[in-house]
Amino acid sequence: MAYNFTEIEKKWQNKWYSEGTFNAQDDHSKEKWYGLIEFPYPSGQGLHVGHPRSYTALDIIARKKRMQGYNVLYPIGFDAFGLPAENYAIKNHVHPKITTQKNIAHFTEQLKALGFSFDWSRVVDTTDPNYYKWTQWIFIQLYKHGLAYKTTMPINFCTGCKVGLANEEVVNGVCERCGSPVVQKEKSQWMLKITEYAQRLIDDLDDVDFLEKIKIQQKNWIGRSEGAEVKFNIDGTSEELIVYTTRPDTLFGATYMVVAPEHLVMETLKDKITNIDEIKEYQKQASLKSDFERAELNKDKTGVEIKGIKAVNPLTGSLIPIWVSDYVLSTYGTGAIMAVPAHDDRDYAFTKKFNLPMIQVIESNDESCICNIEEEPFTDVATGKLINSGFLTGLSVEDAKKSVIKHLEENNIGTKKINYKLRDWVFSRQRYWGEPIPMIYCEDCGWVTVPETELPLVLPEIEDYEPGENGESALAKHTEWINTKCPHCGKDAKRETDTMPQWAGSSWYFLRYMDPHNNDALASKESLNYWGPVDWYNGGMEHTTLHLLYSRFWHKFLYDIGVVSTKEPYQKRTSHGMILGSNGEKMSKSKGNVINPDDIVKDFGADTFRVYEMFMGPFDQTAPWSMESIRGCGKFLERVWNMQEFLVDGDSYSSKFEKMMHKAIKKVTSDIEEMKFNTSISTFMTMVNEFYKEKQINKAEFKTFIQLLNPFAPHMTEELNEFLGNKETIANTPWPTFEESKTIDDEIELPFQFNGKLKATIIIPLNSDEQSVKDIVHNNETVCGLLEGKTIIKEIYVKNKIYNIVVK
RNA sequence: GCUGAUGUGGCGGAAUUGGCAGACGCACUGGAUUCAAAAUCCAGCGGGAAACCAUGUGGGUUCGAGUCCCACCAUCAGCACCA
Repeated sequence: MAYNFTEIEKKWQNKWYSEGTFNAQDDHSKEKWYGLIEFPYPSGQGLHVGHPRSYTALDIIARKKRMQGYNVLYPIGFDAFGLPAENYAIKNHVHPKITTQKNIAHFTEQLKALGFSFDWSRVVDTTDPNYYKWTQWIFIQLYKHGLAYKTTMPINFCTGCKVGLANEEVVNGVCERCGSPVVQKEKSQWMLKITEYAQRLIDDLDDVDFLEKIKIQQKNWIGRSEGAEVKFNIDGTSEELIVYTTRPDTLFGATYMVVAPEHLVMETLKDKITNIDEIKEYQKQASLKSDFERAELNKDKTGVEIKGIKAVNPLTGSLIPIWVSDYVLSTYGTGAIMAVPAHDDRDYAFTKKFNLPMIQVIESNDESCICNIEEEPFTDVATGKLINSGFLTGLSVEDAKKSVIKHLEENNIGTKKINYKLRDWVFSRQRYWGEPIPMIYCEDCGWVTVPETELPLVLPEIEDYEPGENGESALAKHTEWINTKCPHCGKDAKRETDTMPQWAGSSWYFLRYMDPHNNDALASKESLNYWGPVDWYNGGMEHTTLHLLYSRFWHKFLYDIGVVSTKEPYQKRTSHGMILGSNGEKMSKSKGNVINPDDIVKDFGADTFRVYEMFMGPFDQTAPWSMESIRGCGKFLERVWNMQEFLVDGDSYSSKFEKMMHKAIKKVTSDIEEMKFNTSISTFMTMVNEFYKEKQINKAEFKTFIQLLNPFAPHMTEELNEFLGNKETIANTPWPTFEESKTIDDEIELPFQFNGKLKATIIIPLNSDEQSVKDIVHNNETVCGLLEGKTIIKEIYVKNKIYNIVVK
């Protein structure tokens, strides 16, 4: 009897989704489990085969948790604001709202065809005013707490299209669409003070269960460093240059200084600078370069000495030159550095190019080190010892740091300082398809928030989505929308025309799932307390820095103002590997290696698709697609289906299969928890092979088998469950349990080694003591043969593992 | 350049974390079934005649190394001078 997956899968999907089989229950007395996947952006291309990898993995875990008795929340939604919909609208004159609705409908259909156990009654759509009402509400709270502010920031500006561009749209310094050069244009933008949370974003990682590489990446991104700020006086003036350094111990070796091209000192002291024209020219060149070009062209260092002024080394009192160079960034530290060429790679390269002086102040403790600073800088902190450094001479690097900071602070020439690479979050977009920022500008009152009672501030439906003049948002053209009254004083005022970035809606969506239809709050206090935090969040590594950090930041803020009750939003975070094309390259239209999930479902069925994606390799690693392998997974499921043919009665496991059943339950239960889905599936395959060998499986064994397999292949197992005469849906049956004692074999095959090389295996009872094994070994024929004429030096027995004889 | 990951049969990958390398699947080969083919079922499948040799390469530790240590090579991903 052939398995008709098309018909059977449809049958169960209709039943599940019409009856709400997987909807989370409102019963807050039960123990909860909240599993989360990153909600998709509903692109016009439809679902990618990469999406189901993550969704199936957590679907398996969610289904198992349900069977284990948890009240499970496994929701789905759509992150639907964003550039592609807007660009499509500009090109084809279809409102983004329409394409978004269409794409969401298509995604929904595709997701349902894969049989995920999502709670479809809680779907969230970030473009729905009932949703973004609360995104706007959070922004207002951030503003009220001083965490949102306006400042001038450069944007990428296309000189052809006259619009602001995302980094992604700038390719090799030119606009992706029209090819015109992209320049940096200063614009007043809304910013969020994520830097205020930098330390807490590091510290609280200790309390959560994220993959170690994810924690490392978050920490590196935040980039905390400890060092000192040091004041250098500029000779003959009352001005000073303040630098940040992580190596204050090398201060005696500072032979010159470098400032960023944007540094103000060149403006302040322009009258004293003798080569001001040359400096101005260098600044001009630097400003023309985009960030991209600076990065590209930085292989070779450039710079100009600022003549006419000199700085004073605060410890040695010697006069040192000041240079300007774009290898120093205005956005990090103070925009000025002290250069210690003997002990820093970049300063060293700059020194070699411009032939500047160098003083060695650290040498190695390690006698064997042939360290010659004429050939390369010495940067090893661990073995370093101070030389040529006055009161620091002889100290280790660590001690010298402490000592010099103490000296700097006592003499008021510097302080200890902690710096972060993390920068504040640029929150404005000059775009139409995003949440309007709920702010009003009044000539008299300044920036005023839209009253909370007037939320949502609905995005007006317009026809012309093209950005306005000078890179303004398309909204800037709609004076009827912009012009309003100041909520404070009632005078004429104007609305903010920038919109929020796509990151906004995705920074809190997991909270909305807890209570998605609430009109009075982003979610009720009660549901937030019950469902929070997310127990397990899986997503791509590409989101471990920005999205993960932004949403942790918002959550911490919401914690501070009493909205949520936990410091961290996600208890556990894992990530999945990418699915590549069958040629081992990233799937892309241009390479012609894209696999369409619809075709796979049509040809093989959803269960085969799911099993294949879980079987293809370790979950957290990239894996290439293979049409041959997926066929094998289909064959496996056919074999499962055909086991009906040799089904016999039986209320308990037969003695032949009892051990196998208990072992399998144990293995699959722990494998799922560890995301080792591929080895679970090979366990299933081995079991099927065993049943085929005996041409027999009894009802008890079959029941357990399909329960274990159900999270992986839910449709076929439901059908088989019905075939077994069970009325209740398998998803509501309790997860099989095992007895530890029945997973252990009484006898084991002990490997026997001779000088560390395997020579035989011997059957012994489990947990045999050394003497009894020794007796068996020495009576073994093979062993006796090997021992002939040899002297035994040593015998090693590791219980249940190995027996090794070393001879001469 | 820096950081992180990976490297095991023809291919995707297992290996209780230092104890029988190659589970399971794909591909391939042979057999059964069939008028025939497909499908299905059964068997074989790292190399070598064998002793033995094999987990990117070269060393090391150990009774014993895919697993630990040192050096190197290759591939992939991310970052871009972070003082």
